[in-house]
Amino acid sequence: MATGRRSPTLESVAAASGVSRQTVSNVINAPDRVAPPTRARVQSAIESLNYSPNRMARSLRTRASRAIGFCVPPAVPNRLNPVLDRFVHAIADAASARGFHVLLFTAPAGPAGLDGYAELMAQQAVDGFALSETVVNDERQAWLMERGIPFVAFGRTWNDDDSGAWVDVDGAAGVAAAVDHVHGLGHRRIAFLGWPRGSGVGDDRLGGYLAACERLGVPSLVARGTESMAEGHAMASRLLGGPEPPTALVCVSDTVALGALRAVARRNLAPGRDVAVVGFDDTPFAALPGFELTSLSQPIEEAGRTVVRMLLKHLERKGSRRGEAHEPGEPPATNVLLRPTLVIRSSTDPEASRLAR
Amino acid sequence: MATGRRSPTLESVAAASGVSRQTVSNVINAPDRVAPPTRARVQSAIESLNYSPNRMARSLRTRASRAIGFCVPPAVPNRLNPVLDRFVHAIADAASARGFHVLLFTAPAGPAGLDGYAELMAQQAVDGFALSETVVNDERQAWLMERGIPFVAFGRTWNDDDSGAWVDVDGAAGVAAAVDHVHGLGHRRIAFLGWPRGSGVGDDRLGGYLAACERLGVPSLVARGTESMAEGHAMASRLLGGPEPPTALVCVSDTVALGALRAVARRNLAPGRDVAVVGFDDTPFAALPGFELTSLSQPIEEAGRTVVRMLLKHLERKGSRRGEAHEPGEPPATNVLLRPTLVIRSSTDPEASRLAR
DNA sequence: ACGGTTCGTTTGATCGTTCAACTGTAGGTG
DNA sequence: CACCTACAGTTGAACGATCAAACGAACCGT
Repeated sequence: MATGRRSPTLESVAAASGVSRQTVSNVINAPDRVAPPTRARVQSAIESLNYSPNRMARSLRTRASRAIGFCVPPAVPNRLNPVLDRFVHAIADAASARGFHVLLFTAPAGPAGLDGYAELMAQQAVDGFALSETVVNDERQAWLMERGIPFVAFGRTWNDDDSGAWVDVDGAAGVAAAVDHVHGLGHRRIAFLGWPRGSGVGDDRLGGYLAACERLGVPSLVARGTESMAEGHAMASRLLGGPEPPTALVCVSDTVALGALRAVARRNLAPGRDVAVVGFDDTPFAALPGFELTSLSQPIEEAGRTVVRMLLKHLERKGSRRGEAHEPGEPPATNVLLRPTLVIRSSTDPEASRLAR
Repeated sequence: MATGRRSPTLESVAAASGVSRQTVSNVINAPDRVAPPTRARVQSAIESLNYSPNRMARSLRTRASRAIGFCVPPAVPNRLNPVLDRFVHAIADAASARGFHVLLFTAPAGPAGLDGYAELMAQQAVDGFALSETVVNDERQAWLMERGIPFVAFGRTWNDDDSGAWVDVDGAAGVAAAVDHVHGLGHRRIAFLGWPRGSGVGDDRLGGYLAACERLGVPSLVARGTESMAEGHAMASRLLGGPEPPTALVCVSDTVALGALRAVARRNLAPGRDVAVVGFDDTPFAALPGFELTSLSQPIEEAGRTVVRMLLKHLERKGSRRGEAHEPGEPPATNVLLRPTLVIRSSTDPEASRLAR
């Protein structure tokens, strides 16, 4: 039985079109070097044989795997990650548009997991990495940098020495826009429900709140708690029971905001009418009827595309070895800050839901 | 400048330990063929040089990429996919434990996306595929089967001709367990809030409900609506306003169940006390205070591990070409049904939350 | 002493592609 | 006419691993 006919190779395409290997290779990689008639002949042979080049052979020769490594962070039970699957989809999409693949792998957190990155490079399985979920004092950036391993992070380098390229969402600007929004609706006592000190993301968002309050000349009022609905509820209850209760609650996340919403409802106050509540992330259930939570939507897809674009640009530059330098100057901006957009729903503006539909 | 020292190769390890290429290769792939003293010498050379084999070269020679392709389904806006990131993490984890990688790619839905699968095989970029989100009349299975491309699906083949291996969660058994649970709590009028006819997953879950009702000798009462909180709310309101209102609502998903919960609350009935509500998926917010939704938790991680295990077994069998057949009989069970577990919270049993903590 | 088997190791060929150097032809320039 | 350049295409070598066959030595039984 003639099981498993092999895929066509350069050689078979060459034979079919009466030219040599290299000419077929040129048709694929540098079509302008081949005379148009020949090119057409080879092209049709490629199509009729349904040829596509063997990636392994190509990578072996060129020392480039045309793949990007991405370490999937462990799924934390009972905490939804509103970002991950969108980001993963975005980088996979952007990569394939440029002929790259995304290689997934898992690694233990902390320094123990770093070997995984090095091994993939040593195996020539990937050309570089996309990082996500960067934290304060993340070891990965410096470690990769030292070894000259290309990478781009989704999430700032929160360390002092900001080394390495990153793309991030401007949480401060987002929260400031939220404060402006509720201020514009007439609110003057605007509180911020945040995370404990020391998380890069949380401090960034808090910073935007403080700056906006100062700019608008309204007092600031900050509560802190962990990322949970229960804490959101507790923080909101405490503030609403205080002497001069806030009329707007700007929250560091949708989860916290949902807790706050429940606290508002429990006091028989109408969200949006009596107390405005704003979340962050625009998670799927922010839009659910019954919540209708105004929230900041992160441009995750754009972030993914940008990460890939920057990484590939970096790889190109590395790839061109000999000859004069690619660009005389230093590399262009290695950091990109994207602005989240405020999605207004009835938790701040009861008119909003009617208008949206 | 001596930039970019190359990674060590078999040859360099061989030179360092005074043996030939092939011996080093044997130390890695078939250590028992090498005399212990030699093996030790080579091993130490491998470690001191920090050698790891070039995957591309190996794949080129062996015609096996040791990678599994996975097509990331597009993220549907405003609908959370409680399964995807857990599943992706699980397959990546299980694959790396066996020296395999997971290669992500995206493809348009429907027949247009099939080329992507074929191309990856032609490029020798992957050895096979893990599928997810199988639907009724999914073209992919038959198409891959025809071409002899190895795959295992997470999700049944809902077509008539059940071709191809799959792993799935037994939705019928899960829902039946939920019905048993509320029946055991004394409920006799138990309704099912389901999806429109024709979705494989939805019909499976409904089937479990009907079977359990018949077995227990209680009447069945079915409502159907699309996957949304609003529809869940509508269905529950309709039933609760009927002549003989149910006292238990078993729902096809957590989203529908959340709508039902709100409908219960709006009628000033206490969930768990007056009306029991059960969801499906055990999404993160089922556990949130304020919902405390009893739900069926899918063993996604186990499903991912099983998919990978079955796929690799299939690949091994394919890989061993010559010689007598690997196993004389037909392949063992190509389908695996995993049972979801019922997580009991106060939406059915008010005591539950106290006990759990 | 001889052929046979086993064990440990080496050697040459090969996977499919790209790189670098080369060949031959045509056209332009002094 | 000699020379240089540009163009179109070919050829051998290389990337780093594994496969298949061969090798020498030791051991064995007759």
